[in-house]
Amino acid sequence: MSVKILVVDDEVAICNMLEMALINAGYEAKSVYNGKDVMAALADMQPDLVLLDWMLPGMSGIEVARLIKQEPSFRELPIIMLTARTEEDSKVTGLESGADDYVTKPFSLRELMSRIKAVLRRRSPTLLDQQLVQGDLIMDVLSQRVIAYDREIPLGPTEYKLLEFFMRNPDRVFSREQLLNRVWGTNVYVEDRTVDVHILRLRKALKPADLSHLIVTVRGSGYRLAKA
Amino acid sequence: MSVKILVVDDEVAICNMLEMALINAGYEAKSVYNGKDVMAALADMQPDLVLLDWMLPGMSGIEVARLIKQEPSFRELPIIMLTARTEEDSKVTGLESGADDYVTKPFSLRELMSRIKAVLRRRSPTLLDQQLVQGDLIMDVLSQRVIAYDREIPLGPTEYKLLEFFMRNPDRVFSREQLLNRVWGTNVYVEDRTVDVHILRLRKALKPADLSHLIVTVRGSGYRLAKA
DNA sequence: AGAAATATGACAGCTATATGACAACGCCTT
DNA sequence: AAGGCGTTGTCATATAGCTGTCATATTTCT
Repeated sequence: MSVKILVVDDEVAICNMLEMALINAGYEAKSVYNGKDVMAALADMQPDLVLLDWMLPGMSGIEVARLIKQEPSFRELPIIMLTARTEEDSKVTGLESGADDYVTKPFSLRELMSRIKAVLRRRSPTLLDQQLVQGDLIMDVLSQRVIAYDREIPLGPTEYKLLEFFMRNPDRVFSREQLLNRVWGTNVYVEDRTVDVHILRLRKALKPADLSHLIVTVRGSGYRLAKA
Repeated sequence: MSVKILVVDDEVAICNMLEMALINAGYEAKSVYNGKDVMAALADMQPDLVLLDWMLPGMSGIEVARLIKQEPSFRELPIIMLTARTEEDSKVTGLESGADDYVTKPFSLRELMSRIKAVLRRRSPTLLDQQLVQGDLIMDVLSQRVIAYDREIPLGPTEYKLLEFFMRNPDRVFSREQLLNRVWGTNVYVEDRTVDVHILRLRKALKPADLSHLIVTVRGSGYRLAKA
């Protein structure tokens, strides 16, 4: 579960391009193509940042920004405005309406990426250079490595995601179905029992550090990560 | 034993979507696709809330709601109506027929979820609690653990469910039959005496914490949890 | 004491989970 | 394009843990 970014732009091509670039940069990305789907998407995806086009059919980017900031639970959500205008006044309006930064089209991906990083660093520093710590386990999200007692624990991609999810939700029991939804992603059809196997693999990987007991089976319910 | 929600909608896709979202939110979810299966599903699953589509093939949602409310044991069961109509009169009819709330399609998942929470909070506040406390006993529902004096008390699945039920209904006496119905679930055919055995096991588990006296035998009636 | 209800220990069957093996797949490198 | 490497999902099988029932002991009430 990495940093999630919601793209709001009516041009599908741009959305696709951005999505690809963002995913490439290690983010999780999703797009909506008009203002009225934004709130639903926010609730659904719970993004950590929004890229918001200035010009949207039906509802302007500013209106959308205001709408977002109006919702208490999203007041803190950082917004970066994308706009074709270069006029000073639009910049002012944009920032006034609650945007955290402002990128003019055409922009270089490089610039966009660094602005995203800057905004994230300013608004939610923990997301970027976050180290997840549970007891003796340290997960470095940026380098995607897991360390215990100064030794790296090699993990396959799925085991890594599984452990990350557990470390972000320690001590709570999750059913196999919940794990499939939240680690594998929705609309993935996989056997429930597959979770068992990956739990096994995760435990095996943790074994050399003698930490396999951290993954606790809750019979009849699922699994949880033992809190330190 | 988490919060259980029954979805009644003839569109399988919507049911699946809802189920997934609900499970993701930590509920237990199940769907039926027409009105005539509802009563059986109620008896089988004993849900804590019903999401009921207004338009159903054969039997309207209102009829189903009436049917549910007509059954004494389900009179208290909260119902949220899902409907495409926005007219005021349908809302009135819906609420008159016994629905507790009313969500118009298309709805955002976020809205639906918050309405579910609201209804649950209103109708069965204890269900939402994440920590149940009775005297020195603490039950953490999310991690499915029971703690007394900083020490974890290991419980088997049935003992856990049994204790959870008692902690949600403290000080009240339940007959063996009632316990079987509410802890084991209906249409489970089990000997009455089996309850005794699980009470014994629960007491044994509580013994190390010297709390086995919390489970009180009410001769001729059943058992109850001693209030702190 | 005698009857009725409950407590307790043992156990056989069953269910859920753990584990090892494997074939398919995707991704490099060649 | 082919071959190698690591990863993934599924299955079959092994294990472990739980469940319900019974027989018997103990308690409680009349």
